Amino acid sequence: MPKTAASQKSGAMLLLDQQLCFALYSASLAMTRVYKPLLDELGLTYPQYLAMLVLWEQDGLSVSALGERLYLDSGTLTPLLKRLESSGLVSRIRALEDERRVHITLTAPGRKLKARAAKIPGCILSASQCSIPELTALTQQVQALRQRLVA
Amino acid sequence: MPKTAASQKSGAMLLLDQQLCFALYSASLAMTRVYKPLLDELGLTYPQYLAMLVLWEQDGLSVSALGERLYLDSGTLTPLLKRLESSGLVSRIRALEDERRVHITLTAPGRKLKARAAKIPGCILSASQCSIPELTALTQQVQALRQRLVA
DNA sequence: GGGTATTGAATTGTGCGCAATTTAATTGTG
DNA sequence: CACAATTAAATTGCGCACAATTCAATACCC
Repeated sequence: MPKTAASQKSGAMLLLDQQLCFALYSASLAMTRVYKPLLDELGLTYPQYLAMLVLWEQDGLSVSALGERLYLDSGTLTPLLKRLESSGLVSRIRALEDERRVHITLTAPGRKLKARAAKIPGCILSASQCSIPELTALTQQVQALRQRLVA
Repeated sequence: MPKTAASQKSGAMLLLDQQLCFALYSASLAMTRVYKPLLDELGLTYPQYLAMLVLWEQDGLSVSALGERLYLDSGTLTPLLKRLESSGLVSRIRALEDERRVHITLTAPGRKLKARAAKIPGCILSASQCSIPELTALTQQVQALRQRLVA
């Protein structure tokens, strides 16, 4: 029995959708693997590095503010931030004006680490073997997709 | 003291939102969240769903062959496949000709589940709010990036 | 054939992600 | 003021990812 046009189309759609999701999933994991040796030198994991990126931009954020930037919740961030604290890179201080909030502040070693991290983006760029415009365009497309998904 | 062009450039590169890696990371997690309610109905997690997709295409693969398709190793797959086995969807059978290998075979319920999974791609496609050509182009670019990263 | 090297899974331990719940602090309402 | 509702973190439990190690089976080499 020949397939109907509809079932073929849904079969093709099936493949396409799977390909994009799997492409994102596997590319993201591949990216993390490329970061690994670079971040090992700094004693950071990739999610910890992301948290440090945010804090290098804007210090003293609350856990939930950090979570909004990273699209992560307290169940993920609390233990991660405790590990950064025990590494001596951040302090976790309960806000005086609202003791439910915990503000994350860089320590001196945490601020100093930024300089050592400065070479990482260049390494990743060369590993990706992308031109800058290509990279910029792809980043914007993936960001746009994410925005549609979280909406 | 004014910043040099070089330090400004590397500082800008450390901005979270400019990073392709974070876009991929957060988009991939966002994608998984969209899948979650759909996969809950099937009793699968997203990585388990990926394994089932491969098996629906080609049944009876070894653990390592599955790992090559999914870019995952035995440390991830062995427990995942054991959970699929205890869900009754696959059998794990040691090969007679080489008893180091374990072949993963769909059970009747495992094969039947494919029909129930058929509606998922359409749901994801509509959640992504992408046109088909847009999706195709994006998928190819992300796949190409992954290939350059794993090389 | 015997000993070594290699291979394929499994195991162990760490760190995410995230749902669900808990705890504590604050806000809002009568 | 009392008290319910809301909010912010923390906690608990499960399932990945992955490095490192272990174990068993096979392949290789003399």
